[in-house]
Amino acid sequence: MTPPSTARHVAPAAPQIVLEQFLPYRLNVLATVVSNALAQIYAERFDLTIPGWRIVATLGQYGVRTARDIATHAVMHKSTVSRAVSALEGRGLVVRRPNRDDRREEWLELTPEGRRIYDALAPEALAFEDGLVSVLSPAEQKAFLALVHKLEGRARALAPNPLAEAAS
Amino acid sequence: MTPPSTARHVAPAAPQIVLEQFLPYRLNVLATVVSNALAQIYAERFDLTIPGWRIVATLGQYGVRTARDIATHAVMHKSTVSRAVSALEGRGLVVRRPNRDDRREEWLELTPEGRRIYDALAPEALAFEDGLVSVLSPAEQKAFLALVHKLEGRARALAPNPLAEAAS
DNA sequence: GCATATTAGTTGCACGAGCAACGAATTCTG
DNA sequence: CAGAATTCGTTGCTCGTGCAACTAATATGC
Repeated sequence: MTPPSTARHVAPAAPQIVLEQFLPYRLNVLATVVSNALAQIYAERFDLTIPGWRIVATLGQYGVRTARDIATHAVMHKSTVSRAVSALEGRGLVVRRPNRDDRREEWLELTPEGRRIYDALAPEALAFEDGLVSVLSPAEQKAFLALVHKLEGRARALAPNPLAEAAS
Repeated sequence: MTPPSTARHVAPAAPQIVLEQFLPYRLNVLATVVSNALAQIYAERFDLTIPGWRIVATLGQYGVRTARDIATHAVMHKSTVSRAVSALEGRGLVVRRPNRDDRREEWLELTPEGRRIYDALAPEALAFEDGLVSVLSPAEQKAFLALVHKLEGRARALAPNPLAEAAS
């Protein structure tokens, strides 16, 4: 587990990046672990993928949105959203309605069945979040969310990726 | 862009999850945007994948590690690390050395060429991080990192995923 | 000491997801 | 008003990545 003392190449005395403190690395690790833990709820018990879960959650909150709205909001590729919507539609959880004012896009909304799943899922997701942030004081929780928002705005400005260009 | 006023189904008056404040969602969005922005550096200019970049960064800091160490530390699947190591080895950036005390595992380290890439990459990655956190005060930066660590520890405890079980 | 269980790493398989090209609809421009 | 450019969404292609089964090596237990 420890490198041999006879190693000809040793770690530099002053590593240029300390991963334990390198924010992009830490954010990815944290997001991955949190995501995996949360997936236990929506994947195993409701058979939803990450994109599927995000679509259900977005429509659950907003009622009616377009695929583009969801993609922009959640920083997902439009093809990812397209396929996930098709899957949800096939399962009878989402319906499309044409927008007569702009027939390129479609309004998406949950079916009663989709709403039922959302209603069952939401309290559990919130309970999970509560359990997660319970290691922080209320003040810390509030501060953390504010800092996340600040960083997200900054990161979207730095990202040349079209996925990140539009605001939420 | 706004749902029609004649919609038969409207958003509930009190949505159960507010995605703008739902931490797992916000963390994933933030990590994705940051990751995409950082990838501009290591992907386009050094042709590294995310796993490849993580392996180079880990070996750059620690000198010698096993594939398992890297996978655990970065919450990556061992097959992901295995293939990324093979690719880096093929490009002459990483070498393997057998561990005579336990011949199941192998020590990994950067070649001089791999070290050159790390040395070129590290300052740019740190500059990117500086640009990212520049929207926070030094005190906020420190506080944010501490809260990330707290949450990561908690999330790893909540995650039943074997990838997240071991500590860093 | 030998059978069993565990661990490090690899690989076949399948699937999720990004890219790019496309069709359809709308908007911009001169 | 006509042609060019843009936008929404879909789909073929490719590839990264997780899962599970496997080999080889080591640790455990009777």
